[in-house]
Amino acid sequence: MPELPEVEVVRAGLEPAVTGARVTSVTVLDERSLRRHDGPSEDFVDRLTGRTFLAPRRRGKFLWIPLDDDRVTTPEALVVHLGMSGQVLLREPGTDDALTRIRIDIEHPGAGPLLLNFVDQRIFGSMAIDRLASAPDFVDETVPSQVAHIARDPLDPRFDDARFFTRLAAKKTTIKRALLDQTLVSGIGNIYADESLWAARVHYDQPTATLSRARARGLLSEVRAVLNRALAEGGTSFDAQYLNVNGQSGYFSHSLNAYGQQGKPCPRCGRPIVREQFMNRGSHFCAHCQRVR
DNA sequence: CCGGACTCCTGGTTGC
DNA sequence: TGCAACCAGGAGTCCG
Repeated sequence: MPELPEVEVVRAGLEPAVTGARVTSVTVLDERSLRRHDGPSEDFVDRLTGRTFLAPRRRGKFLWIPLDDDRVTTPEALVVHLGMSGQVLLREPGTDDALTRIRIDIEHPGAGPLLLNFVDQRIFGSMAIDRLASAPDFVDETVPSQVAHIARDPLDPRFDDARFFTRLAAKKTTIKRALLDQTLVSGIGNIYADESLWAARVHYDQPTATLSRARARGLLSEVRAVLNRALAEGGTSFDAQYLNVNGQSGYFSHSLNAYGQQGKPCPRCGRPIVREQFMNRGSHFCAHCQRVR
């Protein structure tokens, strides 16, 4: 579900509430939500309880909250991945949310006691305690070990455009597959891939090797524009499956030009948007504006 | 290296 | 109304 804009909305929402807060209690209601934690749930609870949260960080669709390191020598973080249906809801202590898998009670020096409910219908998301290590490309930056293979996202100031174009051209694959490859560029999922391709007038099955540098540049620029617009509108919500930390919907679903718009006229040329199966999911595009060439 | 199939899951919607 | 089939924003592994 959540792609870069939705995860960033969650990160930004958590920042003022959790930074400097101490974890007072951790309850794991469903151990399956610890699939990315290396160890049993008791280990997760022990390593998190009593720790203090630093400012939340994000790369692509991964979110993490670094932990103070006065207890351990290796810096660690609480890593959150929302998967398809995960949410982090900021609540008054004692609040129940349906499908809560992990409950984290915290004490904020200014705001007092707060509750973080990790809610996840499909349990593809997860929480984990992971060690922080130097980023592969910059030693002055740390990322959780399970995020080390994830590329920088297009909104990261250190994203290397030239390297992206070079790697893209060297790939023997097609463009939508490449946009969804989190080791090439992160943060893009099915919605924003379709939206960016529509905006750049590129067909999802265009081979990356034959996509001109100029068109690749145009595409990356549209990716950034789409992500930034979605961010400004609070992300995309179709239903209660994506909400910000306060349980509110984003508004970008009203701005979609291609995703989920099958049968409706293309906002650019008026011909119907079509939907095709690709990579076991839907690809939405305008067969007139977006052609392989 | 690449693509496709398959896995992890639940619950809302659709169609008979 | 009941119920089964289908569908969903992700990502990892395995196999050919």
